[in-house]
Amino acid sequence: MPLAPLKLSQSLEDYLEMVYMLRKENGIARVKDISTALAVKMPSVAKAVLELKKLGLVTQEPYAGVELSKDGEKLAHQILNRHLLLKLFLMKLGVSEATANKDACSMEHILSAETLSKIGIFVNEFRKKGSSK
Amino acid sequence: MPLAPLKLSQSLEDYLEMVYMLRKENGIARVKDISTALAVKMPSVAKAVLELKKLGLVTQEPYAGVELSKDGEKLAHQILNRHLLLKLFLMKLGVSEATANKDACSMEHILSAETLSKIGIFVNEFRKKGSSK
DNA sequence: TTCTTAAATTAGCCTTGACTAACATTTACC
DNA sequence: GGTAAATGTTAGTCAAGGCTAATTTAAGAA
Repeated sequence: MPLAPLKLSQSLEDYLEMVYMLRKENGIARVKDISTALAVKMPSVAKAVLELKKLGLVTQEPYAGVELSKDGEKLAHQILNRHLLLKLFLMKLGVSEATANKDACSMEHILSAETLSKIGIFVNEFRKKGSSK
Repeated sequence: MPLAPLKLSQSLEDYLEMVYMLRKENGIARVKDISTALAVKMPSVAKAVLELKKLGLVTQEPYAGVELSKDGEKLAHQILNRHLLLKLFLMKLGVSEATANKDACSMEHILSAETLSKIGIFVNEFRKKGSSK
């Protein structure tokens, strides 16, 4: 159970999440694409990938794409789910998609489990009581 | 109009807000009390106060309490309002007071104006439609 | 008044996470 | 296959924001 005590920094969470998303979209997560997507330079990505490797969350052959380990996959999935929940939540409140996406990105790293859980409940209630969509 | 373009870091916002709160509660904001309240050491407070002085948000005589400038007062007030709005919002969702307080503290530094505005609307609607309290 | 203690400050260090510049490798095109 | 361009890596710098240790000032007790 190496996942329970693992607490990533905000920025590492962002990198891990982006690896996951790029692999989902493109089948591969290249340093260049990560750097573009997160608006940082390539050396910053390289450094972050090193960290994630040390933590056993990704693997990477030099000069090749970044792969997710079993643990990395699981964790990235959790993070992405949090992101999607928060984005949906904000949009229910009437926030525009672009802003919802941006703010979800910040919120996903800082909210406590309790708050996330209550937000989940709210989103579900909202769905049931049937808004327009 | 020196307030419009002024964008504090998260940590400076925390310090400024705490000065405001302590002065409200105790009449004086001492370095020691700020340090205790924010769970940092006194030298960190001293450094932050220096920054806030440079920005013209606080004044301070050596070895005395921290005072707020006109601008500092206004800004601190805004930050605290954001905090209170978010705390109330989370509690409406069913989050416990302690957690609401903690998460409001993190959220208050990162949310966009649009999201804050929508949250404000939600809280008001909620009040009208009359929940239990 | 003097001495002890608490509070505040200063100096200097450390980590995180970005950056640029320089170098290495791979890819792609001729 | 050889070379230009794109991609990846390494080395070293910087700023923010913490910290400890050492010093200075203020305050309170003997």
